[in-house]
Amino acid sequence: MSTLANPAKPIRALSSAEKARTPVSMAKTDLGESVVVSRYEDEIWDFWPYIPQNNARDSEKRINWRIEIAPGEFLTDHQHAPLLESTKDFTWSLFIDPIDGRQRPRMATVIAHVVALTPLLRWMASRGMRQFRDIEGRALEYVPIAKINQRTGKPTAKGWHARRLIVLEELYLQREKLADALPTHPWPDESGFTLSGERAKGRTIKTLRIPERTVRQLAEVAINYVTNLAPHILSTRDALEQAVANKEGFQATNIRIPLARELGFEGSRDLSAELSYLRDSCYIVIAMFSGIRDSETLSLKRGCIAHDKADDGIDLIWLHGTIFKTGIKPHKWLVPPIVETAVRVMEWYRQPYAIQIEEQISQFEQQLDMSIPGSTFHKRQLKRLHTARKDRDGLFLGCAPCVGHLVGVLSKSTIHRRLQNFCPHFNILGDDGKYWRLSSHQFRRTYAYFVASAELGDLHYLREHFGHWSIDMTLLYTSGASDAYQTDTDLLTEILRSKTEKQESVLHNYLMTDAPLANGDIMLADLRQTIKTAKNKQSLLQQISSSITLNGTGHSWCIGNAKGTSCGGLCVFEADMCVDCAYGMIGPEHLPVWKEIALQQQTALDMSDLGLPGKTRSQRILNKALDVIAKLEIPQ
DNA sequence: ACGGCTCAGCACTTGTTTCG
DNA sequence: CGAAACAAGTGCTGAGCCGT
Repeated sequence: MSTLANPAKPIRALSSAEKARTPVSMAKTDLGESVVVSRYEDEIWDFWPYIPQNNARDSEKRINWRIEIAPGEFLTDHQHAPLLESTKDFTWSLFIDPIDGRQRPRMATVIAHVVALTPLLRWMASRGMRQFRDIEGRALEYVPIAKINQRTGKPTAKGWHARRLIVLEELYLQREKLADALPTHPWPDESGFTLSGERAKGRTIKTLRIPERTVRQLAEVAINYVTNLAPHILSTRDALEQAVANKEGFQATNIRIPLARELGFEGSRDLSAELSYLRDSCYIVIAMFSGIRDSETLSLKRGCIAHDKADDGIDLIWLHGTIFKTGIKPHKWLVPPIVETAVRVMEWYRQPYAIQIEEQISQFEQQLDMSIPGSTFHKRQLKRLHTARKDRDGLFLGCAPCVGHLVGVLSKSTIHRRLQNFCPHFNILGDDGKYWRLSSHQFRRTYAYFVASAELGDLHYLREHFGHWSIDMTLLYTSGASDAYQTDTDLLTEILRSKTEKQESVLHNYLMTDAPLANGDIMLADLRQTIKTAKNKQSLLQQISSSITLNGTGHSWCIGNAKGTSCGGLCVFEADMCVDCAYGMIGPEHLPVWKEIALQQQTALDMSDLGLPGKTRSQRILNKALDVIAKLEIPQ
């Protein structure tokens, strides 16, 4: 990766000519030579060499200084030259000479600062201010302006007001490093946060968890594509491709369409739509059953699946990838077999694109050889070469129709749009009866919830896919990997959080209501009473919840195992043990299970060939089950 | 062989989660 | 808790595929 020379002189000490030629971003060629990508004087500061994320687009990796600061007027216009220079100075200073006490920001953050600064520039233009120092004494006028969303005229989203105001404070903090800045604090007795009235407290997680019913529908569709439809769709694609090789125009069309119809599709268009849904399904399966983030999914490469044997001989499947949050680190995730299937399908899916991208790479290499270093063409092809090389092993390859058919890893906005379209197309609904609005991060939360459910033993759906975690994988995760790949401990934290939440809600039902109990009433009676009279019920509930560990057996909740007391977990196999156990709780949610148990034992008893010991056992279990059912069915 | 349509990127903005 | 990083959303564009 490229490095920037740390200038010996601070920005304000540079002459205009010196400053103009200063590189702000650089890249390396194959020969190891550094090539300047952007200079201070450029209209666009392109930071592509510094932002590795595959899921970000080029446009998110650069600053375009041609900001429209008034209708028809741009920051790059001649009359705004001083303001442009001040803005560039400030922006560049944030990176090259960070605010005292702060770490050097990532380039993406620097770009975000410019975004937050834009409304200020517009306001300044509208007031005829040409320099930041003109703001002095008038900063408070800007406060209400900064609260308004420029596009809609409505108040800005939470956090943005503060973010826009904080930029002014930073203009003050950097004052000694800049020729033009805020000489005095914009609001001496306040901070951007207090001014905006947006305290950072009380943050809650907003990303929705996909409801169970919706997950089931989604999983059904996606798994069907990945396991059943994939071979047909992909082999048809390949067959068509082969049949039209070396043919063009209508000749190709005349072959393609009848063949597609012959193979069970409505036409060529239908086939490509199905191909896209197949790709969406792979994305969904991978995200849903591995819990990885969007940026991580899109950075997956071919061959990212590895097998491994646990000590007890269980086959483990690892998904290898990269985590970008706070630096680029190789990571691995434990995944169920369906994820491997989806990766294999994508490896097939990407093959034609892989061939194309290799062709593009050699084309770029040739063009680079023949062009003049430093020319715009040379720069552009250098960038395309770097990008293509980075993407050449990518799993989620696609093709951009409007940029010269460049092949590369799909962007997050494409994935996002495709996900939004997925539920309506397959008629997948949320609990409110409307189409579920799917987005990429929901999968992470949903995954954590389902894994927690699997661990608590009350997972109803998709058990075989989430259950792979239940064999106490926590140990495997934390005891660490021996290879270069780290495990994703954040995901583990997420799962634990989900588990705690679930446990709390289970206890909530037991303690806050008078739901009938078949067992556990003695243990809970006191607690129920305490809770009823407690002032702060919620915090008491949390306190109780954090002091015990629930284990789901399917037919009861067991709080005994963790303490090494009671049955030691045998109740998982011998349901009737829980009925009298001091550490068991049996409530309304277990009623169907107990009915099933009763039915089974009755059937067993009806069979004549059951020996006496067997009969005794069945009778014992049946009696207890009937007892449980009777208690749970008492009208409240 | 031509008009409609689709799909993915671009540009810009807002929103959310996690790090130190 | 503030800063940083990551994610989502939307109008627009246009190349070129698709199918009559």
